[in-house]
Amino acid sequence: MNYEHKSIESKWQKIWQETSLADCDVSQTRDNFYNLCMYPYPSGDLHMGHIRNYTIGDVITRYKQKNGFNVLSPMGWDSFGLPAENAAIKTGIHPKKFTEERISNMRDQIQRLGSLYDWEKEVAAHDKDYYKWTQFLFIKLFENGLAYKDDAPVNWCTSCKTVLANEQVIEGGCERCDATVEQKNLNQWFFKISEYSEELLKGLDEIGDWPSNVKSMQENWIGKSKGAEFNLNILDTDLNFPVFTTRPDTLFGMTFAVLAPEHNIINEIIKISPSSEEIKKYIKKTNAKSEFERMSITKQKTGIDTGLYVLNPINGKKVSLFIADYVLVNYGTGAIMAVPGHDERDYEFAKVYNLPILQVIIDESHSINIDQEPFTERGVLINSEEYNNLNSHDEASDEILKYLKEKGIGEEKTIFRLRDWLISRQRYWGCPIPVINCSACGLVPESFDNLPVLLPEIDDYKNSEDSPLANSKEFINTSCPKCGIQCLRETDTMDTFVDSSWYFLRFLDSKNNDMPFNKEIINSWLPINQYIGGVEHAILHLLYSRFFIKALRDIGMVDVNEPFHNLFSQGMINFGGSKMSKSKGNVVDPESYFATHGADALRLYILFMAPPSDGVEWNDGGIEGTKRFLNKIWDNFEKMSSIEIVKHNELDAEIIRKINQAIFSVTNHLDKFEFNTAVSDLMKINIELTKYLSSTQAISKRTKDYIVFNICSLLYPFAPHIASELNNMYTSQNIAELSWPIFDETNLTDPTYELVVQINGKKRHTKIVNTGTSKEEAEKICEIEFKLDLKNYKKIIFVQDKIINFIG
RNA sequence: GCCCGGGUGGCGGAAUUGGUAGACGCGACGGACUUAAAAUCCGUUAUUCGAAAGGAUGUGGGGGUUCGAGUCCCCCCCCGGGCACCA
Repeated sequence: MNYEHKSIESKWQKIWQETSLADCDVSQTRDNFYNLCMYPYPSGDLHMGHIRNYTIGDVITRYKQKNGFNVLSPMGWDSFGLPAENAAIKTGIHPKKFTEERISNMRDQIQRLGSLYDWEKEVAAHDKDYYKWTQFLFIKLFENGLAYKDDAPVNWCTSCKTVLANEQVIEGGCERCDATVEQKNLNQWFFKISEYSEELLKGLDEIGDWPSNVKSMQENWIGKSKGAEFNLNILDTDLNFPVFTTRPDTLFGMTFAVLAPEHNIINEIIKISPSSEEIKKYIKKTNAKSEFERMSITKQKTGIDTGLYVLNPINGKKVSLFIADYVLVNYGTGAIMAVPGHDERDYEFAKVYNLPILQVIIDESHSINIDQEPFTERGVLINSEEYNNLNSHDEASDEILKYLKEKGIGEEKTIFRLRDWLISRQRYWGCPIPVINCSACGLVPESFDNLPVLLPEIDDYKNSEDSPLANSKEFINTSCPKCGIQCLRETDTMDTFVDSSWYFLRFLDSKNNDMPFNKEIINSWLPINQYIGGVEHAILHLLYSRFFIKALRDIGMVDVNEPFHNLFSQGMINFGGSKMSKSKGNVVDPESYFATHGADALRLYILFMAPPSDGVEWNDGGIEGTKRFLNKIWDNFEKMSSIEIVKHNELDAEIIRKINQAIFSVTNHLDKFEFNTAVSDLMKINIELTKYLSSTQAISKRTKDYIVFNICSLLYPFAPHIASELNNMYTSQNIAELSWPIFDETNLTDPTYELVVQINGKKRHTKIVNTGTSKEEAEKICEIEFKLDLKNYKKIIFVQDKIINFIG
């Protein structure tokens, strides 16, 4: 029979609300557990990814509550961002109205999933009471030298008409719209995340439980390289420039040097180079190329000979100086020593321009030569004077570095790939940068009393070269907070990743009108015990938030090193082979399942379908299975309610043991985030219950209570509505308020097991025997039962309560 | 190219420390109930030989360690994800 999921679910959601089950007193300082799901962008409707995220989060919330923790599980909205603005351009509806309607719709949907959230603490990034504090924190960073404005070559999306962070450029295109991204020189705001490169990297080792792939993605992104930096002198001039290399051991193999086309020293070179006209032409050509074109590794390398020379510092040899766009200005020093014999890119370039290629490393057996390709593996040095025969890489690098240091030419150097975080956006629907351009005082932050710098009402959201805010006279015209003269505001807004870098702090003190948050509360609640969200945020959001916490710590606003202790990344849910998206028309709408199958069945299915960290294909039939399971357990409980009560029933011992095993197994799986197998445990215990109920006509009161309490408790984190209702069939107690069941360690093993009899490692027979049967007893059983002659076997291996293996 | 994951029935996936491979669910097939269908219930379901009893094969491929390998070691192939002219 189908149980009435609709009425049951709304009934219990109401009860949880009325009993304030989700409300958390953050002033309490004992047994706190901060369980956080990544706050969503209000896209309009909940999708399966959200359902997966919030179901996992709720399982943890309810499980931890039952274990006595004071759980904080808040929810909010990452509500600034492009889609609302693009919609406004199209339809004329104000982004605020558009966004808030969507928030209210999604909030309803989230509530119907039955997850517990402390809505008292809800925040929304676009709310002026929130972005006031985003601006406050920006000013704090600015005052502490962690936010600065600088000219920089930036990524400009030709379609969104805005600057993008490096992280938002995917294969030369805009992350959002795929349009071509151009390089432009603009005056932009940056956060000094690069100052924390080393700490962000180290922190990954000290952090709690994070998925290894997320750690490795962050490591890759930070990109630490150890090597040497030394100066090259341009022959017959006093021009010097530094180069960076990770392979100082190959220094004798340098046969030319290369500068990036944007390198500062080129201005000087043009003055003295015999081929300055060609250089100018080459640089012009390079500028016209898109970032993607330049980065494409398939194209042939290009460059230009400056006609100038530099000296190899280790042997004084004169080599040519080139300019080439395969050298990147914003990595290392923007200049390299080229060792074509042992570097693929230099090799390729040398082939194109017919430059000498010198082998300075050879494999141990001296059989490798570099006629066809460079040799980049380990070996020993040749053609390197007194360094010959040293091992390449480490040993030789150390020695050559020592020489460079002694001579005062160079030094050890560690560089990072991570660059400063560009946060300016030339868009409307974001947090205004609270800075004023004063012709007398320079860049001046808005005074705290004047915060928030409100987003003005404007007629036209379209941006051209300037930000939309530049069109609002009321907005841009202001006076300098320092000297009072008339001046103009900054017109850019912040990257929305700034908003999401600190929202988890505001949750703890969301009503605070004097400060973004109270330091003491943050110190007692952070790091967040469990953070749960999609793997798509593995780099950006998680790295930025980590930076933010470290920056706020150094400013003195918190005493915490890392924001997130444990991180869980759920896999994506695909449908029809690709990621669900409205544009592809392959969206499975969770809302319809609330009506047809109920929230509990949907929750169970989404947990059961695969290990939660795996990506998975949506299968419509699967949810039928979890709904069937709920119907069956419902039927069992109804059947049990009409069963005769007796003092004692012999069959009880077994069902009690099976339930005890289930408590053990579900608890273990829950602790390890193995929700799929935890759900299968629940299904198994229901099969046992079905068997038990069909084989007995009577039950003892104690057994019945045991069954009800434990099955309802185990089911509760996963399918909380039906678990609460089933429990109420028998008692007026609310299952939500009872503690997590404890298993009896002495009652986990079954009294018998199936002994596997192997002969020479192959399974030949099985036999049900008593648990604890000794080797001798097992041998005797095999002699009698399977007519084995023990004399025929050299060796008998017996594994207690598992197998016996006769070797002969 | 580099760095992470991963490869088990028709499908999603289970398998403490090496110890009965395929739990649980979906699907399929057969049966019961029904005028019929749906729902529900019962049974079968890795492949293969066999009437059966029983045997052989089987966790991407090839080697190895072991009484015993999905699990450990070496080599190779394939798939997913991330990074990528990063010196």
